[in-house]
Amino acid sequence: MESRPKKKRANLRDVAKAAGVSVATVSRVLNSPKAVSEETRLRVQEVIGMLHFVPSAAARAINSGRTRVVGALVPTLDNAIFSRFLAALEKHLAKHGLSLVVATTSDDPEIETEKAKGLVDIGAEALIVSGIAHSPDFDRLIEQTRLPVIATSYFEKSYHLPTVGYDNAGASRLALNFLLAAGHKNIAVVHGPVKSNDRTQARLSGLKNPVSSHTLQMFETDISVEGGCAATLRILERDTVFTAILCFSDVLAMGALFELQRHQIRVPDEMSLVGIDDLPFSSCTFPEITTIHLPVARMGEATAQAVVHWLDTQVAPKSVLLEAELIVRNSTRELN
Amino acid sequence: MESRPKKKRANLRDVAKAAGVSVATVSRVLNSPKAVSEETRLRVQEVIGMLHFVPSAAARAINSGRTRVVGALVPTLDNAIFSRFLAALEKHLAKHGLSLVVATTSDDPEIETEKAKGLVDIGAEALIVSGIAHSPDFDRLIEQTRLPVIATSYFEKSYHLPTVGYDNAGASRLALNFLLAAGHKNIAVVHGPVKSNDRTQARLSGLKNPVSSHTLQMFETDISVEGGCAATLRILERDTVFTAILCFSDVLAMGALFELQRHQIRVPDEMSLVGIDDLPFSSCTFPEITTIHLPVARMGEATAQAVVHWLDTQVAPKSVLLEAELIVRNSTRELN
DNA sequence: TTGAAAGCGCTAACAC
DNA sequence: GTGTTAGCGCTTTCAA
Repeated sequence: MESRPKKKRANLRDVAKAAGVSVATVSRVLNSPKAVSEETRLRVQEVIGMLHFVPSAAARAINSGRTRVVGALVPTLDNAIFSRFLAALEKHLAKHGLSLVVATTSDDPEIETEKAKGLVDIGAEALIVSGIAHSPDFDRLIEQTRLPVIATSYFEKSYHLPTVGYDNAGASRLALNFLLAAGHKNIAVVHGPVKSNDRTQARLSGLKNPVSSHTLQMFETDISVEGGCAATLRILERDTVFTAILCFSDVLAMGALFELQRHQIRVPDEMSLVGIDDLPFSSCTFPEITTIHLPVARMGEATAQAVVHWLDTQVAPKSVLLEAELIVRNSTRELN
Repeated sequence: MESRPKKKRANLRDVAKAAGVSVATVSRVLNSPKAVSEETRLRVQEVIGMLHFVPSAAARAINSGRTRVVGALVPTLDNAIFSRFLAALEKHLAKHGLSLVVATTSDDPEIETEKAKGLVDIGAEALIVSGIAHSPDFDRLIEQTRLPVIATSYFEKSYHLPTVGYDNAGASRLALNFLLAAGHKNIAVVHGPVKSNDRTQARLSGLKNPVSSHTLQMFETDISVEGGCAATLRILERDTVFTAILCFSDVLAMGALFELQRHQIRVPDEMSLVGIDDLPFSSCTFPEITTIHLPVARMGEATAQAVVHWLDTQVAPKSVLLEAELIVRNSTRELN
């Protein structure tokens, strides 16, 4: 009975017809409600409800040139540091009506470039990336598309893109200095892959000190609990007697903790342990892990702000430096 | 010198003009290359390269009615079980040219509905959700939009949407039966919030047994390492002497492990510990955690297949049951 | 194998 | 305050 039983979704025209107004009016009800008389507005809104009308994002995008989508490229979702960042980012972008699309890169510049293209394809208005090391193809893509891009987890004033992050070198130095002040001389450093990971590289550079009376040995591994275990096993197999392990991530520190337990090495009595990140679990391991707090939630918020600013004003925001902070807990002790 | 310095991105018309063909031909080069003569195709492709032409996803979507975007609604990104699922899902969707947009719900049906609307707004062609408990508004949205929706982490043949997942009741029963067979009689069960989490509810129901000679006590907490710690603390404060703790997630089991360590309670000598999930870290804690393996990677693949099938054929796929499996490690022992 | 032209659903001038 | 209308960038008939 009802016209023809076409199952298609209602569109602007359908609503306009049913409400006895023009498409422009319906569009106004949607986009600038106060430009429409109360009476008309209510009627149109009712029809919208009846017809279950949902505006087409594609059509809107094609006209306004805006998709309200921003893309984030993170190394992995498997590490809480990134998922926490994304949660904060998403929350604050949502306040401005922006959706977040996430893609993972495995810290591989080629994958990053591919995924970035995918994000451009679906019409992302801006991109969020980790760190400042990207493939030439990636840089070219950004240049061609003139897309706003913000580099996070890294602070670098002089980078050609705005950065929102912390001083990675400073963070690791903070951890090292704490151990040195506590009298540690032989320290094992457990870090993630150096290749194409500038955050790790920066943290390593923060440990350099030409005039030092201490010894550092580096152990590279995957950034995972298993990786922390494996690296610690290698540490224990060395002839050197280390009194402390400095891990570039709390995830690694947790692995180290387990491996030490497996070898009946007491923390902190026989081995001190410091992490970086301050993930939620770090305060409830046994013993609780001394670490460097990285303000990821604030980073998410600051990044969202930077994106919104850029999109609104068309001018690139300034880089933002967030402070890292030492949190002393029970996995470290003074050497006497 | 070069025409006018308009900074806009090239479009189909620009390419067509530059290549000396019609827009239709360029469109064909993009969508059905073999319908174009090799010569024309090569010329057009070259121009596409020169002009750095990237087709507009919005315009494509508006015409084809397809956005090639699928949306996933997960409770949280903070639990590896979901991030691993999403990683697998994304990987397999990508094979079919589908992008994944992720939204988190905090297991709150209202938030889920809101985010679902957001996904519909951006033109998601299909939705993936966790479990089968959703708000009436959500169901209404699905009905109205006629969107393909797949429920995961849950298997339920008779649900009105296809499900891809495991038998949650069976998984917890597997864990319980293992403990019972080992002679445990007083068992503490640590689980996440029951409210609006049907996976937890199902796992609880799997523990019911009218004729039993054992005692079960439930401890509800947040699904996090801290939550596991807190629940374990409550367990230790009880008068009952438990010989085993059954955690509905490995994340909880890890918290339990730390809390037990904090109280000098040896695992498994004084307390057995079983988890569910089989996350990567579970095999490298100390002691390694006995758990129920949940095939999340296969779930991601099966879900992707189901979505692709539905989108291709327009007919809803059948539900898929994935087997959970007991993995015995060192956190449990036989009571003698 | 190719081109012309008609939309897709919406926004944004511009006119009334 | 409201309607008319010209596109946005593309796909897709239909002819040639």
